[in-house]
Amino acid sequence: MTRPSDITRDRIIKAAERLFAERGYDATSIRAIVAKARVNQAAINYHFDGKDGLYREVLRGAFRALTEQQLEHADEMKAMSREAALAEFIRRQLRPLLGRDEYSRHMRILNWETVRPTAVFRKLLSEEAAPFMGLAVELVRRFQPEADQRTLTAAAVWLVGQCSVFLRNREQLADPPLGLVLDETGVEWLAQLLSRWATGGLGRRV
Amino acid sequence: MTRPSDITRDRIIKAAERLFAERGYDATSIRAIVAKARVNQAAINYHFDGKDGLYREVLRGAFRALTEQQLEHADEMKAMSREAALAEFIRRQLRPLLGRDEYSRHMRILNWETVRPTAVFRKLLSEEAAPFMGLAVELVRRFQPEADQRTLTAAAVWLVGQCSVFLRNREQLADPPLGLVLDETGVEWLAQLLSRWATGGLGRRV
DNA sequence: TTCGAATTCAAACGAGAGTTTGAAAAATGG
DNA sequence: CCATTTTTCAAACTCTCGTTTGAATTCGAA
Repeated sequence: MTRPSDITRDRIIKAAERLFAERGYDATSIRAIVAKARVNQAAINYHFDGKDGLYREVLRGAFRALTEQQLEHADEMKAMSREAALAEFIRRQLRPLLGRDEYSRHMRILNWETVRPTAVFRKLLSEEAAPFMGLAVELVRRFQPEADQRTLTAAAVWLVGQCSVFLRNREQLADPPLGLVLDETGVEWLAQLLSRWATGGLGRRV
Repeated sequence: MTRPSDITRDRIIKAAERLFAERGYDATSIRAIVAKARVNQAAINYHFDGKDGLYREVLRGAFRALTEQQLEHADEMKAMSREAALAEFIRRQLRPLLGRDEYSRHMRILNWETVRPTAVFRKLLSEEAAPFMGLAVELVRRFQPEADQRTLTAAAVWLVGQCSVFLRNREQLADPPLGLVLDETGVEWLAQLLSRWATGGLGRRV
């Protein structure tokens, strides 16, 4: 394997993943991608059938990697107490605040999608989001075992929303007038805070 | 007043407000605005010095209207119990889910900004967000009177985040596999749910 | 080595964006 | 009513975008 053409393909994917994660789909131009990947502009159309096709590929990769990683830890979380499992879930959700690793980029790409969902994403979501959200639903079910499905779904979304607001607005939160800086220790502090609040909220029975 | 040229100006503002709220800044073209407003394309540059200037004006209007409306109710909320005030705050945050009125549009415009903040917005935010967030901070302070400023800020953001995730992802939540439809009764149900969870979370002392 | 297919490349294309232009029209104030 | 300013208008301009083109090059198997 690793034919020469695969190298080009790979360079494009890697560059595109970084740029899409950083700026989103619309604000990332093909010219920026090929400049970063150091390949010819037409290569994107040749290998991926256009910008959409490339994006679909990046999106699939991010989605697959994330669901795999989440499902890996599903078993571990089952063995923990519900409070510890919740704390771990929140910590993982906040992880993109910490670094620029692959995991963070994948989360960031999916975060962009919740802003202005592309047709590609909507399809992907309806097909493969079930196990992802299912994890969150199972988690909140341990706090509210008698709740109906609709309530559990809302609770799962609620849980994700508490975290994503900090992901999405990180830079603005750091500016005045709020001045909420989320560096490494700040993220850990926040994770514990959110865990406590979420536990408190779900802890009381309906 | 109401000089003829003000009519053009007003038509542009109204049309732009609707389109910006619906699609966001990038996806709204000048040609779409002038078509809806039934004015000449150059009018935007004449009256507002370009698309940016028009957007600044719309943003200012939305921001001012919202903060005024929120601050109007600040006194009422002070008279309520902390639980009732929290519930009312959440209900107001979720209100854009209900209709297409002016208030909903303003919220929607600011929501777009949390996605990809323009320079205009960052400045506006740093200048005028203080009273807005201050309201939320005061609200959570009633639950956690001994907490420090940093914790209160995080709590206020946390509170807003719980609501905005439902605003932002409304359409996707309604689709399979979640199927969480937020019609009029659904919003009321959700508001009560969120109130209960938020109260529970903040209720416990740090 | 050689020939056909796969891949790379520079250049140009067409569509859509925001902005500018300069003349025409309307409104304003003396 | 006239002179001047303000406002409107259609058209063109410039820039960037994603895509296409067709030749040149490289690759891979016979």
